[in-house]
Amino acid sequence: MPELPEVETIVRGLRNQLTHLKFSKVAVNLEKCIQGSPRSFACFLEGKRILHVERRGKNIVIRLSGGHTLLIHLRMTGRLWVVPGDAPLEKHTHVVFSFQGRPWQLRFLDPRQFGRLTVEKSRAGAESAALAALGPEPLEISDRKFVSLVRSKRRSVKPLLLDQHFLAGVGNIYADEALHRAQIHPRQRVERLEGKIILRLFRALRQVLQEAIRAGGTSVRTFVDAHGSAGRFQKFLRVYGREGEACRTCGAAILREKVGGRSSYYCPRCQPIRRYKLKNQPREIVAIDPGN
DNA sequence: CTGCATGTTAGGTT
DNA sequence: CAACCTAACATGCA
Repeated sequence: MPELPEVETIVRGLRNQLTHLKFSKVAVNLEKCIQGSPRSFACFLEGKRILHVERRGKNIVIRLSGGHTLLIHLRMTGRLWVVPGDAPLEKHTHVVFSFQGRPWQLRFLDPRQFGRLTVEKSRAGAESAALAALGPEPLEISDRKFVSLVRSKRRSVKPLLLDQHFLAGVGNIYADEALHRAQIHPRQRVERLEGKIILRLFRALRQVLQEAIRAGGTSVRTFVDAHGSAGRFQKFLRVYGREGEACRTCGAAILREKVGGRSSYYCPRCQPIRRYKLKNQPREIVAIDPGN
């Protein structure tokens, strides 16, 4: 479900509601959702105050009093939503958070049970390992930084965009949409892309992410925001999920092909594989190691 | 019944 | 190391 724009939409919906509140009760119904001991997870949170709600990549980051952090990753089908405390428990509700002086609850539900909640206790000067391992935020880095990052890699472009260590927050939908806007084939090798095409990709990516945030995310399966509203960006998708339909640019039929193990939708006419001249390629081994 | 799914990671091989 | 592949996680849907 959630990529960067969907997580951003959820975070914005939760921020006003949760900031400054204190947890009163934390009930865990499915232990495997919690990293570490579910008992200590609940005990630790109860009484802690929420200072801020943020996003990093696809993670929801809840900053707590004492320098501690609650991290929530929704993976494929996780959902967070705010409901009255007396609302009936939806199927697959795995964690319920209650707050001092508030009649409603924050509930985590997830049919596929892939989502994870983690308490990171503060350690002097250290950001949590999970967040530290992420690549930079696509909406925060410079053109120059993106181009130089891409130039340090030798891979197909689509799996590179999906690699959270390379760049944080891009998933299957927005990778395909950005590649179509930039007219790049998902299997294109990045070492064969000219600088100006890499820049075009970055601009397309930023644009599609920003438009999707403005539209409240993409609801193609189950995505709804923290208050149950669907997103609107699915109406503007140009390739994702449109196999066999006409390209909105040229009319050719959209193809679907596995790239790096993921379904990839693209226009065969608008997104050709490019073969720019390779410059500064290491040609040969300079010194031969004699071994022993 | 089959195949597929907006994500991540462990454990391989090249 | 870097890149690449597959399976696994568990459920619902077409």
